[in-house]
Order: sequence, then C-alpha cells, then structure tokens
Amino acid sequence: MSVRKRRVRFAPSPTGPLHMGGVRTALYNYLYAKQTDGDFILRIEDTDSQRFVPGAEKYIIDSLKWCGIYPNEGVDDNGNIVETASEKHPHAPYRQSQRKPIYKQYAEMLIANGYAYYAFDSSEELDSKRKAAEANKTTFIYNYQTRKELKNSLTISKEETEHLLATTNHWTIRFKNPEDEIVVMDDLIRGHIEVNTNTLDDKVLWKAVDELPTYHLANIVDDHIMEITEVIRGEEWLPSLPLHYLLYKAFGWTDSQPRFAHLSLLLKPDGKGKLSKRDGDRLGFPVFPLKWINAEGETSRGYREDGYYPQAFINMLALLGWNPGTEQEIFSLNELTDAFSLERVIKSGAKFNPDKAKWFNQEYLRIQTNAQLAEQFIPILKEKGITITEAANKNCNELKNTYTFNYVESLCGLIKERAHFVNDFWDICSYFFIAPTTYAPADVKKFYNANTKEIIEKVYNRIELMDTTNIHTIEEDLTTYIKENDWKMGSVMNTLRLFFVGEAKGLGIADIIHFIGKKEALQRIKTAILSLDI
RNA sequence: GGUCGGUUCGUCUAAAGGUUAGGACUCAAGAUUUUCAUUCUUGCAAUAGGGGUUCGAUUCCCCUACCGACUACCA
Repeated sequence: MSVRKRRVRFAPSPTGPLHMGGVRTALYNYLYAKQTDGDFILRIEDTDSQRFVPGAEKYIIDSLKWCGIYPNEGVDDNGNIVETASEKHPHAPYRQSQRKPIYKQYAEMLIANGYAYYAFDSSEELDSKRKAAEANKTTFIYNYQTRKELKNSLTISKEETEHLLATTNHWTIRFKNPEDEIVVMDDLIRGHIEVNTNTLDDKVLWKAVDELPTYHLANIVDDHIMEITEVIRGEEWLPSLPLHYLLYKAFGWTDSQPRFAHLSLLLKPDGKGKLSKRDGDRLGFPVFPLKWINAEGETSRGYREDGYYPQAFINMLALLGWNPGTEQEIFSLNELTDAFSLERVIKSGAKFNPDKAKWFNQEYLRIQTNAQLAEQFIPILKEKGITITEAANKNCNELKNTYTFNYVESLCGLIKERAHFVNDFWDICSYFFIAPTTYAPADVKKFYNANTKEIIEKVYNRIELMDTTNIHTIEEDLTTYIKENDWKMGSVMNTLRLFFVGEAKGLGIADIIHFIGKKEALQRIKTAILSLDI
C-alpha cells in the first residue's frame, strides 16, 4: 500500500493585506510540504463577493514571494493564480469564484441525500429572532428544534419549495445537523475533541446574496478534489471543525478526509486579544509583511519597508508558536524545513514581541558580508546625496560627496555591530560622509575649553605629520603622543570626536581619521575651532 | 449567555511523573573600551488557585478563576 503524497494548502481570502499571522500559517504549511516532499498549494477563497478587495490577491502572492515561500501549485511562474488546468496545475482554476459550477452540484447532492435543505428565511427575520433570544438570555440556534418552526423545504410542501425556488432568489441551502450525536474529532495539535451536534447551528452552505457557496462548502469540496492530506489553519476554524467532519461524512469522503491541525493565534504584545493592524500603529511595528495602502489611502507599514530581512522575519515567525526542542534560535528556511514538526507546535496563543523581532534582524544583519551590506546601504546613501563611484583607488574626498564602493564596504564592516537594521546605518555613520555643522552643547561644555584648545592645536600638527593610511599606526601614534605629553586620553579623544562627529559618541578616533582622511580630519578641526571660538 | 480551546519568569519558550524548574528577548549591575555601541560576566524574574491519583506532580484527572476563539447568506 502506498502512502498518499502529502498535499497541503494555504487558502487566504483576498479581503485585505495578508496579516503576519497568515504568513505564519502559510509558512507552517510550506515547511510541512517541503519536509515531506509534498505539494504546497495556494488557493484563493474569494467566495465573499461583498468584501473582495482589489489588489489583495497580488499582495498575498508578493508577500509569500518576498518570504521565499513558493507554492508549487496554484501560482504560475509569473506570479499569477492559475486559471486553466495543466499537468503542473491539474486543479485549476485556483480561485473559488471561478469554481462556482463545481460547488453547485455538490450542494444539490447534499439536498438529494437529505443532508441539507433549502431555507427561505430572510436575514431580517433571523436577526430579530436572534435579538429576541438574546433579550431572553438564551441563544437562537438554527438546528433540529428551531428548523421545524421556520420556513424551509423541510416544513413546507415540495410544490411550494419548487415554486419559491423558481420565483424568488431569497433562499439559501443549509446543512442539516444530525440530532444528538457526538462528533469525535482528532486534531494534530490539540488531540481528541468531542462536540454534541445539538449545540451546532445549521450553517448556510449556499448564499442567496451572491449565489456562491460559503467557506464551509467550498473548502471541503476543494480540499477533497485537490486531494489535500493535511489542513493546517488558524484556531478561529476550530469551532467549525464538527461541521467539516459532518460534511465529509455526508459526502461519503471520510476515508480520504484530511487530517486537521489548528494553529493558535498571534496575540497583541500588550493587553488582550488577537494581533490587529491597530496594534501595529499604536505600538509602532508592522503587522503586515509588505507595505499596504488601502482604498482610503491609509498606509500600513510593512516588514520589508521597515528594513527587515525576509529570513529574519520568517525565522521570528516560525519560533512564535513552534520550537525545535533545542536551544537553537537562528534557522535558515532549509533548516526550518528539516526541524519543523506539527507535534511541537504550541497550543496556546503567542503574544508577539517586537523587541525579539528586532533582535532576529540584528542577528541576520551580522551574518551579511560587508559587500552585501554596502549594496544594501548604497541606495540610502544616494538618497542622502552621496555619490558612489566604481573607481577603485580614487581619493574619495577629491570629489565632493563622492565615495568608492570599497569605502562603503569597509565602513559597513566597522558599523554592523552597532545596528539592528541597515536603515540605522546613516544615523550611525553619517559623519563618515559629511562633516558636522553643529556641536552638541553638553559635549562642548564638557570637552572644549581653553586648555583642550591648546592641546588640540598641538594634536592638529601631529596629525598633519601622520601616515593616515593605516588605522593601527594612527592609533599607536596618537596614544603615544598623548601619553608623552601626560594628557588625559579620554579628554583629548573626546574633543577630537566632538570635532569629527559633532557629539561625544561614535567609532574609534583612529577609524574616523583613517576613513575621512587626513585632509578632511584637519579641516574638521579647523572648522570646529573657528565655530566654537573661545 | 452558549460551544470549543488555552493557562511555566514581563514576553517567546524548555523540562512528554523524579532538574537547584533551563534557554532566549527585555531590564538592571559590573568588567573591557578614548566616547557611544559591541563584547563578556552576573543578577532580577515563573509552574493561576483548590482538590484528587501517586512514594513523588509543571507534567495525569476534577472543580474554580482567568484569557482567547467562535456564535453572519465573512472567511
């Protein structure tokens, strides 16, 4: 007997940008598929015509692509949802709105076999019943009891049903829940679950408003047709699991029914409840992988635009609700694929921690080569008006604001320990490109007076004689000079730093002199003494 | 309200009946350093409460509390 090829799917609804929780769900599906050498399918669940958002589908695909998560079925090489079947994509179309004829026959099959019925109640009627029940502190459930008193194909004659179906479009198809049965379920993450069918609502399977199936029907039918073996989805679906079990049973598909794994939710960092877009705005972190601008023109920041490496983002998400059982925290996508297991997915909800996310990015920043960092930094430098030339040995200060790639590359090696993001680089090292124009008053007060002025003037002369091509000799020369004169190291160095940087912080003085060059270093000292005249 | 799920440091989590309850992030202190960072060291800090079962419960069972999801012709 052969084992079925593992086939999992990520089935988002294009109602807006993909939330980072959704990315995590996609990631777990992807890891599971890759690990078992199975298929990872992307299917668009756009059966809600009312909430459809243009651009959301593309956003989903782009986001997954940025994360390095490539579906091997459902999306073509150009990043489009596949609409016509081929060997590679045998189940096209992969957009549920385009699969409508498929669902209709299954809905009718259910009715023919007594597992579903037509219901003619209006939304308004049902709403008022719900409100009335609420007022009585009870709950209205459309089930084996109440359906007897409502207008549906079980209570009215066959003739009248047919008449209504033919003359109106105010009808839905509802699932007929069995009376007083225990549905026994098994979840890969949560284990054994039981529910009595009396507590279940006869859910709508087919909607009148847009003449489309609901999630429940479309999902089960597609998962069956597409031979899905594991359904890995969010916890919000757990309450519908009994219905889905019952649906598989009604269709006679129990033997090939997929196994289910319900992932816990991502929670907001503070307070209570699930992570939402508002939390990101409020606390200052992205909740979406990519920047998104909605129809009203409001922008939501994205991890990509905030300067996160997709590898760091994925790594962080993977560890939010799953762990390998070892102390390893940094994982490449391939390592995650090897290490991942549904058994080690956490049952409880995970509060998202933005600080830890930054830490992950820092770890990834540090393993970049200096050349890679330079490539990433150069676009920012260009925005700041800095020109980068290819010319190798050109004195970078001969042309105003022009520097070589090598200059940036070496500098990146020096500053990468100090940043979480490449986006931090400019603030950390702008003085390597442009001279300070102001000097922090507190530091001036602390490090500049008549005495230090005198010293610095001597140091100026010393620098003039120095070989500044080698960081090490600059350092040695400077420190011996300071010691010879019995000056205070901290005082002299910080005064120089103040003149070079504009404040008393930054890299080593030798590094700065070496990078900006002798001429520029001397110039900065002159400028500072002039502007801080005492 | 009902149904279902969950509960270990502030946060993410380890320990699948026997550990001084471990690690990471954050925070604090110290060391290094010419400053700021980095780095290193140390520290703070947890099994929700109550009953069982057991020689022994973070771990198994029950109750309570709390948290969450769902409760639409949304997914």
